[in-house]
Amino acid sequence: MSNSTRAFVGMQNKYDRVVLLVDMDCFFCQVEEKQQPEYQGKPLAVVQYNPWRGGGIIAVNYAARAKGVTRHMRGDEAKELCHDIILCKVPNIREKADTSKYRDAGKEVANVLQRFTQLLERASVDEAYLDITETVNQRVERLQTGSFALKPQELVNCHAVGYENIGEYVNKITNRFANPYVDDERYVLAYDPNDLPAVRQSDLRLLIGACIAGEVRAAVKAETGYECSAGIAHNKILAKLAAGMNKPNKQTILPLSQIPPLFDQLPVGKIKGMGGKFGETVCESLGIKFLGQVLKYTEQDLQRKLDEKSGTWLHNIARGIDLEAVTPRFYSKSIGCCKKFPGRNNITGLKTLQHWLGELSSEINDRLEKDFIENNRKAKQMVVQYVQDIDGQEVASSRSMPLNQCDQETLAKHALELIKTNTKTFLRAGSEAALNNAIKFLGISVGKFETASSAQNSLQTMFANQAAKKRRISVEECVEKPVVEQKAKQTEEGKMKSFFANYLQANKEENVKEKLKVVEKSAEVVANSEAEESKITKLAGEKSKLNATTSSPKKSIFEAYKRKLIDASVAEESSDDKAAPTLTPPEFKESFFAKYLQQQKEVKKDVQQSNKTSESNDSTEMHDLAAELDEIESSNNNPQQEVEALPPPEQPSTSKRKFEQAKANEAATTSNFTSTYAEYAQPELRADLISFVKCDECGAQIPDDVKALQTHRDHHFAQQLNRQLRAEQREDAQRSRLNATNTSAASPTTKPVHAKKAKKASGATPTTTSAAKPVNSITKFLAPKQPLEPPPSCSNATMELCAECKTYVKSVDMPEHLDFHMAKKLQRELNQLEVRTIITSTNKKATPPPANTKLNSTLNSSSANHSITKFFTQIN
DNA sequence: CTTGGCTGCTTCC
DNA sequence: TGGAAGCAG
Repeated sequence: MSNSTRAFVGMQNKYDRVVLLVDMDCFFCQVEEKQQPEYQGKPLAVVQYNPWRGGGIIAVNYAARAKGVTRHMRGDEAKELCHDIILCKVPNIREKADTSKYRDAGKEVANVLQRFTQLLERASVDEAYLDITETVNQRVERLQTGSFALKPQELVNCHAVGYENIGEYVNKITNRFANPYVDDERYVLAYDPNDLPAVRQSDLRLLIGACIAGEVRAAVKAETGYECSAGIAHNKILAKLAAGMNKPNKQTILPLSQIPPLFDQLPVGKIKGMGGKFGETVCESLGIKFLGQVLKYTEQDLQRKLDEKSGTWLHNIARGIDLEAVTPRFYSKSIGCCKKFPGRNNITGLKTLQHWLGELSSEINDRLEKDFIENNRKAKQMVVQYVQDIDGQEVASSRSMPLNQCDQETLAKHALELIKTNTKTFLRAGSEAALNNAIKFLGISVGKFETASSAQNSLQTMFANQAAKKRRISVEECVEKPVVEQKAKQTEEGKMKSFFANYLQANKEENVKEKLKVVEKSAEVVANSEAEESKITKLAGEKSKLNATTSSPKKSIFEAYKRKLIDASVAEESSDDKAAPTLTPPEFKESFFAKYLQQQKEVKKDVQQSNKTSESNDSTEMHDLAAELDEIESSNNNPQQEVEALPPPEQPSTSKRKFEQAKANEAATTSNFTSTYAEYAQPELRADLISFVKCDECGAQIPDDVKALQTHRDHHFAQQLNRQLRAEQREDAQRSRLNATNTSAASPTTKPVHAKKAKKASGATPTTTSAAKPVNSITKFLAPKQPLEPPPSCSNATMELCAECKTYVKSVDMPEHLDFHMAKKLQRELNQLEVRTIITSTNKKATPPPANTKLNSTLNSSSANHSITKFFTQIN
């Protein structure tokens, strides 16, 4: 599972995939800003502790970059360029830099990302690849059935390489709907005929990918507070390249057609993997500077000048082809840490060596414990790396050994053994303590992970380990003790919080679905059944409730109902209700939220009454749940959007709240820098991205993946612990849980009886419900085909009659043709609705937040406005 | 003590 | 497979 090497997709899929690279903007700085809200908006850099010249800068935020501060500078240099820069020192634990804060934050982000795809590959602490091909496929299909529509607000802060703005790009796609063959001549010249279907779909698929990217980034922002940039393309290399082209807080599509012109001017070193020695070799041996120049060489040329593998790789890369698969990987393959001991810091004594091995081992051990909790795996190998000074020469070595125990003492002991046995003369002659060869560098890493026996419950282990950790640390550094404890606590707290956030969210969705059933039953609107899903989807955005008032691309009874619910609470909300949560008066939010909960309860009653046939069990559960939810709600866990606008209230002062307050404060104060800093509107979260299973224990909707289920089980287990179950009972529960897990991986409970039920429940999720309904809607949408004579001019291709426009279309192009009609249909509906979209918000009366200025200027610049409006909202 | 440093990975051979 | 090198941030 973890030792999967590089995987590739077939050449035939080179344009089929949609790959996202999400890259956190100056991540370490953001982490510091979140932790110290008063820093927000101010120039800031993170320095690695180092007394010399103010420390080495490892991250610079954009306010500081504007002043010319860069990485590789010393703190003092940064101060010269930017006198008011804030320099955050990365915390020092065990006399070395401790980056766990950033790792935790990175994981927090990755947890959000993971909801969007199974194919998530974490590339580093702050970067991840997402293969979203499947979701894009689904949406393309749904676009055709009308259960999905592109939303302009999802393209905020979105760029497309080679286009002035995203509107132009959309415009191009729109035009192609009308004339599918407009680009064919160029295509035929530039692409293999076999690739044409994929090439024709490319832009639309990337655009949909961009929408998903927008959702992903919005989710990350909403749930973690962090901003990121993203690249959208057909493969990893291109996605990575694209992501770097517009930053921060922006996303960039790299369209197929723009690759050649881009590469013509693109320095070879900009491609991932070519920034170093290899890239230089390429440039030198080919005598080139730009990637596009590689095209002059045949694959054989390249293989000759480089090597077989690199030659082929480069040959493809120069054509924008990268077949490397997004390999699911959440955790790194190895865990390690190291430290340099330059000059006089050389380790010359045995005791010193032991000390540092102990420190490194301690860090490894801590991280292994955490890793074990989260990933249930154990390292089976240890590697110790070291650089010795041998006769004035630096000699690097690394030695490894199998590992059974990973406690600090074992690690340190084995590391020392390894060094000892691999050094000719370890101790200086006649000495018990002096090393013969001074050590200039030490590193320990562990890897070769194997899944631990699942009999060991993660939570239980965690408690045990945390107790052990406290003991250890109190021995070592009394000063550090409270810090570490607090850190651990925060992590757990954060875990729970995010869990509750999901839990809440999921249940709202559940309620919304119930609500939907009631509404639809009474309304008896058959025509709307097809769109049930998208409605659910939209409602999933209840968490970001305000967005719901922003735009609703489809009109329906349900939509109207939802609107009524909202309007009831938003009497005072005027027409300038764009996606700017910070503008909304707090009192509205509070009252709204209260009402919302109230509504939920009422709907639940409705459900109970109308669903006499259904098991009362569920509704009872729901009822209990509601009470629980109320409790959770009242004790602070408001979704962020609602809290954001609150003025500093008298609330429990958790770290999260602090952060949110700070966000609110930030909104009030606009510095020079932030005024030019583009915010993005928050698209609604779309539940159709995730399939859920229902937890029989609590009724919650759990994302249908192993990790989420485990987390959820842990939650229940934790509750049991809180009720002070005895240790034996714990073990029993564990065993039965294990059994349940083995019999049905999807079953979230310990009750084997319910395993099937759970599966059924998952089958009832939106994703599957849609399977049946769209069929109806399609057949409805397409009137019976009439066997008319195809026009003679096209007699050599298989033609079909389009029921909508009564014209003949090539069979192969029918899907796209239907897209066209669907787009038109949506436009009509939208117009009836007179949606208040972001675009229409130009006629702003109230002062818009600086955040949206950029958006408006982008989307409204004449051509953009025109095209997007055309595509999404114009009357046909 | 350094000052184009340091660290943490992955991949190559 | 171990160990070294390379890459990236």
